[in-house]
Amino acid sequence: MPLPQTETPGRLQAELMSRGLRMTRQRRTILSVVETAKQHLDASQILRRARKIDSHIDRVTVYRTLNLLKRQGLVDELDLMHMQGEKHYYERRPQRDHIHMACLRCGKITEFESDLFDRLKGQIQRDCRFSIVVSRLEVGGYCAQCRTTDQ
Amino acid sequence: MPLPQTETPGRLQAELMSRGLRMTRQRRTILSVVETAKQHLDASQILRRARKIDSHIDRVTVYRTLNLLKRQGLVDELDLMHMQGEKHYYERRPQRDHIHMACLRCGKITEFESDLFDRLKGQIQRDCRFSIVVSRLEVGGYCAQCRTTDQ
DNA sequence: GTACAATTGCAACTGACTTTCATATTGCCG
DNA sequence: CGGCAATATGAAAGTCAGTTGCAATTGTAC
Repeated sequence: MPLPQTETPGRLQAELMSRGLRMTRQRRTILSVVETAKQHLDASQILRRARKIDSHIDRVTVYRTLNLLKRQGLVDELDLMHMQGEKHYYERRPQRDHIHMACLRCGKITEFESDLFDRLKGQIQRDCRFSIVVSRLEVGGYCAQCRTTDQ
Repeated sequence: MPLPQTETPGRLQAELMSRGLRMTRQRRTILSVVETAKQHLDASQILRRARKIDSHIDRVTVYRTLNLLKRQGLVDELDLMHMQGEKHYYERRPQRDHIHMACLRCGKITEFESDLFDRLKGQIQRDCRFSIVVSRLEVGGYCAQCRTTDQ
């Protein structure tokens, strides 16, 4: 479940500022939470962590900041097959897209990069003359452990 | 009131009955709506159409029936990149999975089947030893028209 | 036909997210 | 350094999709 976090800290902040967006205390806090997350977090988890750093952050500000990051293409929104309710999860947009696999039994989320996935997206762009902005491949099923374990 | 498609029960109805599930008036109606849909419908659209056939169907019954169909693997739930709010869309599960492309400008949804997609899923099952139950590849971007048209 | 578990409808509830609007803050200008 | 317009924030209320509890009804097996 650990994410490949090969990013420099403060990168999100630098990116936002270079685009002429205002850097507030709250945004800095939320950005640092998103940036240092070792797993996929939903909005309320991000809020909780942000409040540990700065207790006066509102829920609304978290939602607004996540929307901003989404619009800027700096984070991706995931559904993770709606395993727990309808919440969304967020992760920094990686250099290379990956697939999310959600185990329907243990709930584990696994990521997988694949050359075939990259080629498939290339095919879509070419054959459908469709210019891809964002893509999401989520798979639900049973992980190696769960499909070989009883009960 | 007798229902329209009683003489030739649709595949969904036959499938549910063969699995020993009860066939109620309401389910028959909802099934026929899902079965004859020419586009992706959300729960409230399904309700509205079901009520045209049988005005006494409750919203809750639609949700419960859709959940049943999902659990039985007879319909797939789509997000279509959350183009309009957080609603979900439904479609009968096809023989062969396809990709959904959502144009971020005109909102058009296009479907695309691809051998590469099938191979990618095979790779996931093999390389990750992950047994796929359901998969969803959604792509947001710009369709051929929208990316070549001004404004 | 009867029994009885499954299904339905209603109303109230939940949870995630958004809007409104008055107040506060930021980044820029001189 | 202020001044200040544009932007962001927080609190409360609102929206929207979907769910739950429960009494009444219905489908199916006998």
